[in-house]
Amino acid sequence: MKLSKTSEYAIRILSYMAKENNELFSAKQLIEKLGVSDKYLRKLMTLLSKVQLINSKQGRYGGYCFSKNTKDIYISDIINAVEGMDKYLGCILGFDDCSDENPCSMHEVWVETREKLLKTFSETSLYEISQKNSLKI
Amino acid sequence: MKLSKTSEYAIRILSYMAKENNELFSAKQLIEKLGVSDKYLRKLMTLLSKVQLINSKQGRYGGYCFSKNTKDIYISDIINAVEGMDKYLGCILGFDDCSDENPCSMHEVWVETREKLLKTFSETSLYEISQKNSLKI
DNA sequence: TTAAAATACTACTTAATGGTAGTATTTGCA
DNA sequence: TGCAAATACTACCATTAAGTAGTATTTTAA
Repeated sequence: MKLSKTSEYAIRILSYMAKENNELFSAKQLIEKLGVSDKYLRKLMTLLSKVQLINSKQGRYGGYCFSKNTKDIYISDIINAVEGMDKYLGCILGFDDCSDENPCSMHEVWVETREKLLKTFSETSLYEISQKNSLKI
Repeated sequence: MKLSKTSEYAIRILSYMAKENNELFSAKQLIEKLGVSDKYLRKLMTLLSKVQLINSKQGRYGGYCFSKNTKDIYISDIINAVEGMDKYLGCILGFDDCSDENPCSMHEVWVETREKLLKTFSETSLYEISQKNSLKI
């Protein structure tokens, strides 16, 4: 499994925000803490606010905050917003029409692993990982 | 999970070869059956022969054949040859120094899924998938 | 009402992957 | 020995993801 770098950053940023649990975060603050470049982080935050995972407020005393409880934001939501989750759930050999009825030669072998993958992403919430005792941000 | 397109093709080509079980395959023959472009397939086959998954023979009556029993060629070998397997086995959040002792916040959640992934790729042989009753090539 | 401090937008640059074109080399047999 | 039929090599083009730069807009408080 390899998420896009942008997905990695999105999860890192949002899990940091979940851990800190502030009312509002400025881009400046996040950039300092997370070591992401200014423009790159801002572009990403704008995307995340467009898909309503966070809210943004422009102007003086503006910033970013969660739009809902972190218990209701799953890793799959974040991946979906940034790069689309679908590609991780398709046929491992790239056949568009691969299914139980019309399987590719790896279908049977792959199905179970794919389910595990989906389960991991769609059942892990930001809140859950924010509770972990990790030194990394 | 999303393999590179080149890995997808490599597995498709090699599993076709394993299924047919000929002595020798020409590029022309594979191109026709698999609908891959001429140059792209040839480049890929040259790579696969460089890493000794297959042997190639130039000149008249040349072509490609397996260099060993398909029971001894695993999906992970193919992925490794084409794009490297390592990236699929690192930290899901991209931390280079993520480990059990120094975990990222998703480490615990991810470890089990990653193991499953590794197991699937490193224990599934070309022979195994060539025995499946798939109509796709 | 204006200046300061924040985010948003548009457009470009760079790097990696996917894909193509043309030429060179190898091999075997008439 | 030279031609036909195969793969190998080198170099380029196209597309997508990653990252950067500069300008515009929004908001608030003095």
